[in-house]
Amino acid sequence: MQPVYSSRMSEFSEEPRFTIEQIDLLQRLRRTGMNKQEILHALETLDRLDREHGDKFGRRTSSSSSSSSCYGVGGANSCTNNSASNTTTSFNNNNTASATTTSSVTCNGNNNSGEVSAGDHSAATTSSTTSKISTATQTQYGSGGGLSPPPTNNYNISPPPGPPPPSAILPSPVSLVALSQNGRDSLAATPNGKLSPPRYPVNSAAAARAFGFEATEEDLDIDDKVEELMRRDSSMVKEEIKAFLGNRRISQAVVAQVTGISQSRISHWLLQHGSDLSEQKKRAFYRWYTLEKTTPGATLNMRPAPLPLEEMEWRQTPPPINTAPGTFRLRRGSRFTWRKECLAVMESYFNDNQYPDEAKREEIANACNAVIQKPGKKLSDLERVTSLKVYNWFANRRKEIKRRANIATILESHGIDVQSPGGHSNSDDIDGNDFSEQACDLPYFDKRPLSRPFGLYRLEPTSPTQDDSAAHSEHQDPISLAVEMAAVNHTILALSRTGGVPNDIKTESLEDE
Amino acid sequence: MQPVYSSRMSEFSEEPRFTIEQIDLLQRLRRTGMNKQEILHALETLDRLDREHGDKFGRRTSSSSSSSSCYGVGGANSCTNNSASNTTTSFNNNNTASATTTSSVTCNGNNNSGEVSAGDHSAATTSSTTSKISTATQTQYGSGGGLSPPPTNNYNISPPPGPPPPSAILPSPVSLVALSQNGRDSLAATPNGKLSPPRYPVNSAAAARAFGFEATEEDLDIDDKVEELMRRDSSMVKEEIKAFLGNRRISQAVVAQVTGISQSRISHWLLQHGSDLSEQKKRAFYRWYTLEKTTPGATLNMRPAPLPLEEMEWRQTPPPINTAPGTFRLRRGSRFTWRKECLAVMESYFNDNQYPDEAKREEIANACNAVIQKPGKKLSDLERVTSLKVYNWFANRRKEIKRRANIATILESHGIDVQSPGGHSNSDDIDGNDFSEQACDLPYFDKRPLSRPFGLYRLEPTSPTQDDSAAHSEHQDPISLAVEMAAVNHTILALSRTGGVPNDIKTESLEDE
DNA sequence: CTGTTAGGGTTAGGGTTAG
DNA sequence: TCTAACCCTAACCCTAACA
Repeated sequence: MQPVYSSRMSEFSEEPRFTIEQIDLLQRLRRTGMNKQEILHALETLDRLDREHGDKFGRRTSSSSSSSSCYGVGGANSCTNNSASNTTTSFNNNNTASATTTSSVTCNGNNNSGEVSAGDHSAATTSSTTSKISTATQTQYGSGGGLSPPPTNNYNISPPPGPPPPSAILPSPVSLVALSQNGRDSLAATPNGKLSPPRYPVNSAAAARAFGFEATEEDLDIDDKVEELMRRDSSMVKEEIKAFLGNRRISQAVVAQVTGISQSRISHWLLQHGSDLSEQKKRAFYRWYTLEKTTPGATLNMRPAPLPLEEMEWRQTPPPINTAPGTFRLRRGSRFTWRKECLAVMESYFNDNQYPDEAKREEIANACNAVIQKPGKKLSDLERVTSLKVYNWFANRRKEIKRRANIATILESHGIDVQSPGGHSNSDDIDGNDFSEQACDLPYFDKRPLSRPFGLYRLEPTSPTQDDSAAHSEHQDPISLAVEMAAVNHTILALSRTGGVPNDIKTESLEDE
Repeated sequence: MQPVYSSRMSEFSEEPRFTIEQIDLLQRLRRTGMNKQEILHALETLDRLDREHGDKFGRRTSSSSSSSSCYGVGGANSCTNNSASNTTTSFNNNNTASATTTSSVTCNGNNNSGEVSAGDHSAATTSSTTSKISTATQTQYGSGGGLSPPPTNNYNISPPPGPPPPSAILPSPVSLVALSQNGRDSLAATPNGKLSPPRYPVNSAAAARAFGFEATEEDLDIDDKVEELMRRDSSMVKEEIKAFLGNRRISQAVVAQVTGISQSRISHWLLQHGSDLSEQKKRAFYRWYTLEKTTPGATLNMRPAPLPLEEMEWRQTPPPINTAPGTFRLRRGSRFTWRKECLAVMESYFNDNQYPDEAKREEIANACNAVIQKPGKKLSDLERVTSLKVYNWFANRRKEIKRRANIATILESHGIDVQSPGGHSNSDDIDGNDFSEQACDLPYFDKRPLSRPFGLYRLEPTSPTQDDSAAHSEHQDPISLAVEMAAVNHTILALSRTGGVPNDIKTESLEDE
């Protein structure tokens, strides 16, 4: 060691402080062989591009770019003066954050714009505007087309037709079909939880249609069969149908669409919960069932009365995302990521109420947008927080919390002590419901990165740091709870890993034994 | 094609070509919220450090650093002064801060020279003297001397706010953290952000630097602590550190950067897999740990000697790795590696559909197994391709392609043509969304230049050619084609890798070679 | 009933860990 | 260094419960 370091020697400059990650990135950059000029140049270019193209890429960059933006660009270097730099500092940001946190964030202000902008593509954009009304949630999708069926499908593109792949060789090519039948069971094999994909999107549309057509003459038969079903014991039939739906992985929603009976009603009926269906509806249901059973893809063509054509079209064009380009809402595009500022806002709302209604969600969304909104530019569709996003976040958050709590319970029952040091609180009751409030606030315990083994270290309550007093947090000891949970997570994780649970813990138990 | 860049630097318009990796790093940097000035400043600092301390960092780089030095480069340099400004950032802690200094980055001298050399980066030619020595460890960051309390950090790098958040003010480092965060995060909350999502939140920077050497008086303490750690049971310490990293969400990559130890090495060591670290490295690591632990957040000092062994045992308990069942849980044993033949098969399926369902994956796995199966023996669990492996491969592949496509898009929009012959650009939809389903068939060129995102170029089967390597292919033909392609890809890949000069690659033809 | 939505599942994008 | 394997979690699907 070189003693000298002279410590502080001049401490080198001072430097603005950078985070480790930043330094890491810089080092990596340098290792690629770029020199300062090049880096600078590249940065300018990127900034420029952001400006020019509305940062598609920059996605979340926002801040950054902005700051830098330097207009000067051209010559490059803008930098020279740092003045800029100072400025940077100034930026607002923070405030926002803080403010928000506090509470109420009502915000309001701006957002409105949101909608407007949407205009562009918006079209489809589902979210936004529509939401106005309560509907928002998932349903909305439906809105688009009307049908829900397969929107999703876009995915599979791969048609049933032969496996194009050259490889063909496989001994058992066919399997596909077979599988479909069982749907997931067969797949069960999957080791990892993650993957099991099975839900079958209802059919491959194409295929279905293909043979689906001529139902004509068959009709007669169908009527007969329907009558027969009407005569049979209702509960038996229900069971049969439930099994059928299950095997074919046909969702009640689809059936609802086609038969004109609401999904809720179908659910109730199948579960024998409520009253029986009216003769008419029952007959319609049976008719659908009969048809679908004999002619697999039939359903799709069916369309009772409700919607007319659209479906067809839709269906035919699977790939094309029906929605406008702008809407990529479908899950396959780039993924939205919550900004910290927004999370802070949401967090506070969450602590207050885990179940915001549409109006509240809208409010929250606006609050978030206000926080992240940059003066000059407007938020891209991808960045804009919508009530749907808020809804999803709340839902996911609730689930996450619950999941963790369940795990803790399990561990505990196993005698694993998850406990928290601090002791108080034991999570106890977990279960469910809510422990809401506070629980959550926690900073959300971590996700444990650590991968591996070791597990539980118990961490002191302290960990979380300071406590923060600051934080809005709350009164109680949210933290301790968080700590506990974190410990639990680690434990579980370790357990599962070592223990070999196949994969994830996810829900389930892990028994270790 | 490659004109020379060298000389021309100015070309802004032209832009030197950057590799995708470089652009990617830059983007990530920007996302951390750094602006140009800051980046520049940081670069200079790093360079300076390299010179002063020998490049510790540079280590691996070999060449790269070269550039460094001086830079003045083109006008740019600017920086010089700014430091001051940046300083602002500093806040608190100060001690360090005071220093300030500006640093003018020294260097300089030659700027011009900079140019030249830079120009070609190529090689690092020069590599600058800097690195020369190797002194100690990581000092680098230390530079800052300071500490960065960084408020910034809080943000983890993230996005928005400016980097140097103004918040400054806070007296105690800790609190800082808290505040900024809003509390929540501090713990682990994790909001996530894209960037580093959860990952480490914070402070680290400070620490980083800090531990750099000059910690003045603290040094003593630190040294003592380090020595103590050296004396303690290694596995205990490892567990402690792992827990620490996990709680603070500090990634190994970051630690690697800072300590100069490769991430892989760190991983191995922490997991007790390989041999022990060299005395020097271990000391460096402990030093970092000690500093990070004490300085930064101070918040919670975790308990010094946390882990008891139980855990260890515990973890060991389930010794039985059930790997047995085959396949799953590979992570523990030796690592699976895709065979060329399999890659060829997968490639073709990938071109057809990037999102195979479980059934399809099973089919693919079977196809692969059929190809690699040797008559006499049967595949070991490790060799056998499973649907899970296929799943992972597809997922990783999609991500890789997307990443490259985004970058390519950027470049392209900028006019930088990344190449690709086909030319037509329609960049169009960029966004990513989906690359249109299958449309994309990108042949995958791997790493390299790939350009157009969604390209539509299909590669002919023909291309392949040469390669011999492919040879194996073999038995059947259906595949052979695929195999060949794969081989070609690999060849190219290898080629580019090795050969690849960082820079230039970019453009080039890819096509077939 | 009929529109909402809680909650249990999945898929897949973005990132990290470790062989 | 490269990359298989995994984590985390946004965004959906689906069933069922409510109001």
